[in-house]
Amino acid sequence: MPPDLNLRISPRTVQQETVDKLRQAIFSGLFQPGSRLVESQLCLQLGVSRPSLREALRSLQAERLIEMIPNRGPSIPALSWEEATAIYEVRELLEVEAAGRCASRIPEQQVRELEKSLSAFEQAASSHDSLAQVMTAADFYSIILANCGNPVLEEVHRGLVARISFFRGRSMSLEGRARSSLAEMRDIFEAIAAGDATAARKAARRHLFKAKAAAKMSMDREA
Amino acid sequence: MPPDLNLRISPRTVQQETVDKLRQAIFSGLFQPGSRLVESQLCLQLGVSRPSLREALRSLQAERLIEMIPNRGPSIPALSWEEATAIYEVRELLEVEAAGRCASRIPEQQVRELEKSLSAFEQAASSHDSLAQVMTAADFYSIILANCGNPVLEEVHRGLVARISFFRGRSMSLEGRARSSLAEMRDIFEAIAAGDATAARKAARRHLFKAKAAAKMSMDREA
DNA sequence: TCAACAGGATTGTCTGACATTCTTGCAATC
DNA sequence: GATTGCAAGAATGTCAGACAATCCTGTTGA
Repeated sequence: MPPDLNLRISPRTVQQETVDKLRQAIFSGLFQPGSRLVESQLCLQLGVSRPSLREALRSLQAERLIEMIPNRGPSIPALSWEEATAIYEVRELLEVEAAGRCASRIPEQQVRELEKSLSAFEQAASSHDSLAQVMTAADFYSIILANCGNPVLEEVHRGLVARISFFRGRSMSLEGRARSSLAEMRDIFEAIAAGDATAARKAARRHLFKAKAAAKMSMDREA
Repeated sequence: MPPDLNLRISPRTVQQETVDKLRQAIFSGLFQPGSRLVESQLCLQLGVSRPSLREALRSLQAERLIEMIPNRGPSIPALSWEEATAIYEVRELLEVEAAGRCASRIPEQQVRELEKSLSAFEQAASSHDSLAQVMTAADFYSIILANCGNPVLEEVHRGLVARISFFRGRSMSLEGRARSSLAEMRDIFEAIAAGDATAARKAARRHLFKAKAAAKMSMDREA
């Protein structure tokens, strides 16, 4: 028997469901940044008791998806551009490394998966559904991260991306951003498929640089 | 008035105290890796109610300092060497970057603080108090991370270091490790004080490489 | 020897309660 | 008119107690 085969079935608990539902709600932009979350309302909407809800909120707080100020309760953090920049910088560090590692170790079968997700993004890019664009782009990246050979790298990256999910929809809806994004992602894919780690790193860096610029542009326009 | 001056006083809540106490207990090695934490016992020991304790546990779970399996409750994760390696790798990525940035932007006053903490480590290294060694070494690094100009980098790094705190005491108590650690840290300090980012990165990389090797050695000996 | 089972221990979850703190609107004062 | 002070209402922080579902363990029976 494989030694570390984890067959434990995990019954889904109320708290897990609650965390997932809330996380999804945050990603989809249901709550405005800066808005406060009232516990009693959330209890009613989610159909859970206050202790269960509060446990879920603590989890999200530790993930930095919500803020909790004593005696003021939970709220959606309004990310400043400085904070977003800090996140983009660390994300670049991780993503570039992941792309490089991925290029030299990804199995053939996963390359095909990556190609499939690139096609999915291509299709989304030609539509005007910016939510679908964000989702498929996220899929593309999660395949790269899943094949970088370091689960911690993947996990930290996921946490960071979650925190800037608000920006991604914005910048993707900029005129022409989806198309140029597609070109950049195709470069990354080509490099990984060719097993060229150096090129993959370079392409990932360029992509992130442009994504950051697009995010800044969309933010400035907003303000 | 400075725009982002955060004057809000934060009353310490029971949940914060609980998280801090538990975190400290984990760091100091009070709980054996793999051991289970029984809620009712912790409630008695900490003097808090079960809902408050469970909120605190959820926070620690999200930080990966404890594991929670449904219907089995919380436990201290027993880190495998593979997981530890993954953490060390990401830590290297972050730490090297931080050292480089720090070298080119740290203010003079903080250089003196860094020097002070290096002296503190020197003193601890000449003793045989491995806990003091770990603490002072952590201080040294936290000054570097605090001056790298990226709070997210600092925050992610802190989370990772916390997860391998168990190893640090071990490896530091290896014969001669503290002394060679001191030499490596002095190299980092010299490079930062001289404002040489390239040298700082190289020194940080070398230090982490050796720390990882020491951790592996101490683990192998244990097993 | 091994499988089934019963009992206790532990967790997951809820209800209800109350003190403390924050918010907000209104009145009073300068 | 602007500011201060205050009081009511809302929301949070925290606790106690309860009960069902699940896990663990030792015993019984084949």
